[in-house]
Amino acid sequence: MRYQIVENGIKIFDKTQFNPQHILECGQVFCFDKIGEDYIVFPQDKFAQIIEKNDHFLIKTMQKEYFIHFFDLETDYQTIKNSLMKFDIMHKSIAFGGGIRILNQDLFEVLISFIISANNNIKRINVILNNIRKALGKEIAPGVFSFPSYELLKAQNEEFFIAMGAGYRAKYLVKVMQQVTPQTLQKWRVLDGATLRKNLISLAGVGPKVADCVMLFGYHNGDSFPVDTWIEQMYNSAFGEEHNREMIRRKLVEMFGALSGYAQQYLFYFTREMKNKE
DNA sequence: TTCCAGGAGGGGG
DNA sequence: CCCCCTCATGGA
Repeated sequence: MRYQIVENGIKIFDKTQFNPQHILECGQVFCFDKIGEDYIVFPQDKFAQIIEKNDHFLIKTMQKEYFIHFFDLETDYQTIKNSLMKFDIMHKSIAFGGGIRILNQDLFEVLISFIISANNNIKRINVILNNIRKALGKEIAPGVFSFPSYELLKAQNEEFFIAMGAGYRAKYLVKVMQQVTPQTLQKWRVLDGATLRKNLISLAGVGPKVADCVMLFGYHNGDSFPVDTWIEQMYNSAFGEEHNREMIRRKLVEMFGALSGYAQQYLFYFTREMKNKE
């Protein structure tokens, strides 16, 4: 995709392939906020502000190379959308959220974030993660705190994560710090999908759905299809069936193949936004 | 008051 | 193996 590096950031001219609202609010990421008409994004200890101009978006940042990769700017999403448009079920979702891109997020941050996401709602997931950032992170912009280091998180006990609002997931967080390091997660990049998924599910607080989220949003594994309560409702209503989540996942991966994860994000965003507007 | 939110762990059959 | 229950928390 075409982008231009300028001295204060990155310019993107094709607004049909890049829409910060779609990208950030489609459920894949929690380290962002809307400030007036702009969005700010703060993965790990990085920071960017996204400003809409007349004929382009400006990603205002000092960490240009980081955010080129973060926003997956080298990938052509028009090709992906064209392939997915041959499925009728995708038409409305792509028309609605056509500016979605799958981010390249930090593995450890994604793992922790989605352990907290289990049986939770998005608003409160954000509250918990912001509590953790504020308690342990560094202030990287006025009022904005970085995601804490692994070492700092590992030093916390269950009471700390309960105080952050994590509830019964606090014990999972304490345990998973003992089970895996960011370095281990990096080494797992070379594994095949089945082995990687099995390894992730062996971690505390990680079941099939969270594993699929980590694989898609962290490892950028396109043939992962996270099936949550929204996708489950959408599927059973669209096809008039009552399948369990594992069956739904198999059928959707069979349908979309290597583009499963992309399809999932368009469908999830559309389904959830429609429901929220009622 | 009960139900639900980007589910997972654990026990019993 | 599958089925069922429980697990904090806060909003509707």
